[in-house]
Amino acid sequence: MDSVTRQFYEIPGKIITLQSGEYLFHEGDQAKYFYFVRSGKIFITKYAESGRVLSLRLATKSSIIGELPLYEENPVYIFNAVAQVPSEVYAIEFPTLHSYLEKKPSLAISLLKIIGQHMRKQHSKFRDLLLYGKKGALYSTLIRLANSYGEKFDDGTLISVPLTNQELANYSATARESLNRMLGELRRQNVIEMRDGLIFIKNIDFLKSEIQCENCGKEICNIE
Amino acid sequence: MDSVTRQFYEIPGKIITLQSGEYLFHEGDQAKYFYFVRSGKIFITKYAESGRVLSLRLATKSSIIGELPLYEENPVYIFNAVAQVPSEVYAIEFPTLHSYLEKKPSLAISLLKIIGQHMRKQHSKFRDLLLYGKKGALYSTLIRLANSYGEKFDDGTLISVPLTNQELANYSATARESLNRMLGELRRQNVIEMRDGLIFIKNIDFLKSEIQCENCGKEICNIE
DNA sequence: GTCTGTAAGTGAGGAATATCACAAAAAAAC
DNA sequence: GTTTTTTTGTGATATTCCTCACTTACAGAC
Repeated sequence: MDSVTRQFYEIPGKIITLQSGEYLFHEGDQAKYFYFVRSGKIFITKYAESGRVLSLRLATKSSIIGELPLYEENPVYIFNAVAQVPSEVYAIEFPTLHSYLEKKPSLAISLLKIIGQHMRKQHSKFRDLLLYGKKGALYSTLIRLANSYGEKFDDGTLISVPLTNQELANYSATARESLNRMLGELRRQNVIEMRDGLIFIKNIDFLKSEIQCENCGKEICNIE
Repeated sequence: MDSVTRQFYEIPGKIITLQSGEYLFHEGDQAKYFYFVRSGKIFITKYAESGRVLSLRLATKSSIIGELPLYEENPVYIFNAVAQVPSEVYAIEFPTLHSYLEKKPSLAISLLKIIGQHMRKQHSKFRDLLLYGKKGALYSTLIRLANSYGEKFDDGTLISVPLTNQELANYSATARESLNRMLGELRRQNVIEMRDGLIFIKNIDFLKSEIQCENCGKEICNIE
């Protein structure tokens, strides 16, 4: 357990268990808790009225969730958090966290670092999407997935998370059909292949060069 | 002077004066300072190799700038900061800020609040762009400009910042011609009009409804 | 005033992406 | 193993947006 993780567990809170598909919170819900993921995988998403879904993160062990409304007067979650697999989170009430942050500067600084990193992740994704279109969004997502959940092999990296085309499309705000065609093109270009329903990246450098990857490091370029 | 502003000025630093068009820093520069804007207006932008420019913020009095690399081992600015009009900033060296943050929890909490707000701004813009396309990006930018630099009149809101079509296009990662056409359409729809080269918004509710604005409040929905 | 440079506006064509409508394949349920 | 449901793949077409090429309008220099 790293020192930051320990810092959070020293704060009184409770453990919440989630089953696959179960929601931790919905957007619009009153926000009471700050969450720290103990195990599992949790989708962070946002819904459009049109029915489209925008996926933002796939949080895992040691990720923080629900931190955004921390200092709002009328805190409300702006995203949905739903377990992809059975998961456990540690829930800390906002007032409790507030008082610990006031007492322990090192905790506040840890949180500053984490939120600063989130900010950088968000910015780099913003860049990829705005400057390189839907392909940029997909390539960026694949690279991030590989950094977060990739298993290295001699000939490439296996993204060990099973995702449907629709789920992957949600990360790029792309139509499923468009995403499918882009994946097909990558397959034909010998950049990726499917292995047991998972995406295996054979040429990640291609993806990186297409979006002029700035090699910002795995602590930034991930999907957590 | 509000209490947060005072907190920053208590930290030793220096005042830097910028002329119109002068850069405070370029992306890729080694990052040494955290900046607090005293006066003026400062564009925060990012360049693509293709030559395209992505504008992210138009910072003004009391905005913080250059905070992202604060806790990195090898800190580098990831954006450009360039003065739109003559401006003054207060520059604090990272190590100095670090030591103050460690000593004063209230300062760390203030910074947490500010960065949390930046995060929310970024997310809401992300949403507007991804879910509502280029029009979403433009409408979002216009609403934010109105919230930050709008002068209220009986019949609408005047965006008091002179921006060229190109500059406005950069905020939406749009081609200048496309932006021009979108503005023309808004003019024909009687949503905006030009007054002395500035944009006057006659029907901001139209813009808000088109992007299903969540009315997140001016402290979030702004361009600072 | 004229000249000159910058910004705004616009048409035409093309690339990227979405939408609709299915068929094929795979996975899950029974 | 069969049925049912979900997921994937693909063509046709529509829409959005970009690029190129150019004209017009405006502002500052001389």
